[in-house]
Amino acid sequence: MRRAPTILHLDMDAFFAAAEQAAKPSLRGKPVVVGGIGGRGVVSTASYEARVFGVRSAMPTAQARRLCPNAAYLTPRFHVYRQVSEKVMGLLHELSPLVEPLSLDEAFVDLEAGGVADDAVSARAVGERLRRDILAVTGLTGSVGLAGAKMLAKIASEQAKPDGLVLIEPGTERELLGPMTVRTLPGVGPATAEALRKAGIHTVAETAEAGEAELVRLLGRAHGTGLYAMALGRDDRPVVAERDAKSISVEDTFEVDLTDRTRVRAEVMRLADRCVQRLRAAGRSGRTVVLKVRNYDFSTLTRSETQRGPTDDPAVVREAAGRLLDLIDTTGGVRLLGVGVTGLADFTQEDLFAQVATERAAEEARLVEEARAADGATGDSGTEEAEEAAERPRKWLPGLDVVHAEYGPGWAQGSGLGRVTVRFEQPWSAPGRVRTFLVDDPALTPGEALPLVGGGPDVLPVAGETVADESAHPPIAEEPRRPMAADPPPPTASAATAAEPSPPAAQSSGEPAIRPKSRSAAGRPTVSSPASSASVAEISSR
DNA sequence: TCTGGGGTCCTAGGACCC
DNA sequence: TCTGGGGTCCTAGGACCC
Repeated sequence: MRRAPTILHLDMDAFFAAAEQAAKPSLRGKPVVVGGIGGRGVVSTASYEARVFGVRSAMPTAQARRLCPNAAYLTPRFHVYRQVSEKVMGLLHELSPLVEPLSLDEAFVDLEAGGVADDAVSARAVGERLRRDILAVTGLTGSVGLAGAKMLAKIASEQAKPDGLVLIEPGTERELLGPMTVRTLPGVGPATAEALRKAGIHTVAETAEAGEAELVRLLGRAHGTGLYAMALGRDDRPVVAERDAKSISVEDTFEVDLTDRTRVRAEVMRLADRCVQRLRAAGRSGRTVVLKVRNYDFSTLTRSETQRGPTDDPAVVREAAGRLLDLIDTTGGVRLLGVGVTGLADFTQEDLFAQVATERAAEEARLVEEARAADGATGDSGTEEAEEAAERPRKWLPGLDVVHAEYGPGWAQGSGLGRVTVRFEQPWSAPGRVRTFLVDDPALTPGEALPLVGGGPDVLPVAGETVADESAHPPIAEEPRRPMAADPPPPTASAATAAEPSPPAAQSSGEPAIRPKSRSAAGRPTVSSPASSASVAEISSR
């Protein structure tokens, strides 16, 4: 606990939604919801206009649509948010070498370590200047909390929202925190709050009064002592820059529960490959492979297997995931599958079974491919994604950038019934018009995200592809009055069941050779689209 | 139309070792 | 030969965060 409020917490306001509003002039001042747009999606971020209707993060998107049917429902564009985030983090690094990012839109900064502030007056000045700089550089607003401890700085930024700054003067924290609900304290979620409520503890002051022993009894050693310290406003955790990831995982929720065991296996193999791609892109390898299965009833289980040494070999991860799947009964239907790797190391192992495993993986892939062909090849589980992508009809997910050969850059507002509506506007333009095209109109291609600020009419976006015969594909309609009906539901899994290939356990002996591995990223992981159906953006035309 | 995806940290039991 | 205690690793699950 410092005697000067030199720990800064920055939290961007409704970050994803605000970035979309900055990119799409027609959405400014309107309710915008960013998140999963499929049947099982949840809200990532709602704009403040949407929050008025009760829309919140983590809420099922279906529920949000009922509360706020006129909002724009957009799929996230993480590459855009990452670019903006890098600019913001750059500004923070100008203040101090000690910057601790918590997510794309949040970070702690140790102002004292940066030598930019050592009292309340200078800290406030730094915070206000930062907010101005962020707005100038990104076009977005962020809220700043300043205090003598991390926890308090975070609470302060929360109080400052939106577009504000709150400084907690050291010495005043207990008085300030006392009347607040325990949920204010970081680390107190629904379960902890309920346990405390049963003990008659509702506020921070009551938490402090309960005493450490009682809190430990209620919540366990670590949580109890931690919560007691927080309730007293004690928090000496340092700002820590650059923490190495401890696990890497990928998961997919399916639009329809998977029942066909062969399909389940094929999806696990895809996930294993995606996981390894991420692992390799990060220059890491890991020892423990984790398989995650969420059942039709939302019950979730994990199975893990630790290898003798760290690996980043796709065949090893595939085989481990396959063995773990063998341990699990999936007959009731599977809602989600995930594959992860933990026990990360900067070293990778030239392990002796890798070659054997590679051969076996090829065989497995062949079997899976066969099964999929027999299954009717529903389309999204392919290993030959590049080939399929070319043939697959385009899915114009709402919110994504497009370019039309004649009308220029815009974004997909929604699609269905073979049509896609596009709004033609740019971050610096006036709100644009909507036009409707056939989904396979060759004049329409995926576009690149435009910069939110610093761009302008003179900065011409690159379409990335040339389009033949511009005039041959006029829009088939303009400004439709009503959104179109939703896509048909995705095909259900086939009932066909193939005999399960059961790979022999790969076990052998021998000392693994260890070689150091470069941490430099080997390029971005390939983006593979999860099985989600396009749906209509319910945006009232204006 | 009920519940994403990517993480972190903690707990607890059993195996195993000294 | 009737019963210890501590430490570490592995596994599974759960709470929490954004």
